[in-house]
Order: sequence, then structure tokens, then C-alpha cells
Amino acid sequence: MFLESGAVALRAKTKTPKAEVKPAPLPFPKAVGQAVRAIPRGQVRSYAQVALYAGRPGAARGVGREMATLPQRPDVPLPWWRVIRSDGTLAPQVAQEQARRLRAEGVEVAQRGDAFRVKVPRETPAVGGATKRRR
DNA sequence: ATCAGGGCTGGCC
DNA sequence: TGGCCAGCCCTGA
Repeated sequence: MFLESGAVALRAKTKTPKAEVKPAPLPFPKAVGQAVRAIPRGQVRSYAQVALYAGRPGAARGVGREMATLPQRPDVPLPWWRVIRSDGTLAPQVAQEQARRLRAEGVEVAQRGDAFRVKVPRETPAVGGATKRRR
């Protein structure tokens, strides 16, 4: 979605990145698995993007929960390491392993202390989709 | 640019 | 109903 739209903007101009977010009404776990497997090697997506692609905008948290459980099924391995936080940082509990795998795919992962992060071009200019609480 | 604090949403147990 | 979570976003320092 936004990642693509950005890339598209750089090379073309007419390509409207309409909704590529229309997967069937699959059960959440299945939808998430499908979305994650759709992430190309050497690329990353945020939990929010996965949720969006899974047809559940805003369910980033639910995605994280699924990520922690789905890998338990050896029959349907998922490239969980390609899912990172919106700000590019990696979940602490799997950061090391995740960084290792990403680097193996050619993704640049910076490390500061025990925190890892992937450089990501801003893709979500704070669309209305979120909290936006007044103050 | 980076970091911490808070409020909030979605899905599941 | 209540609480947890591998999140998201905003604001202020």
C-alpha cells in the first residue's frame, strides 16, 4: 500500500494504488498468514500494513498476537521476520533472530545497544486512520 | 533526530 | 466482563 505507492510515485505517476486490500472475508489467522506470506523476500511490512492487507485496518495488535502463535504450526511457516513496527524497530523478544534473518535477505538493519531498527521511508503521513485524539 | 509518557483500537482467551 | 498483547499515534522534553 503506502510503501508501494511511494515507489510508484518515484517512477510513474498515473498508477493509482487503489485498494489492494480486499481479501476475502477469511478468518483472521488465515488472512494474516496470507498477508505475511505475500511479503516479498528482502522487504518488510509493518504490523499495521499486514492488518490492512488482511482486511482488518487497525488490527495491528491482533496481528502481533497471531505472529506469536502461528509459527507454532510447522506446516505453514511464515516469514514473520519481515513484519516490523511502523517506526522500523523490531520487537525486543525476537529482535536478534529477526535482524539476523533480515540481513540474510539483504535488508539493512542498524543496531544500537540491544535495539534494532530498519530504515524505512515514511509511508504513512499520519493518515486519519489512527488515534488522533484531540487535546 | 530520539525518547518517554498516555490514550486508544482490534482480536483473543 | 476483564485483561492481555511481537501495535499505533500524538505530544512534550
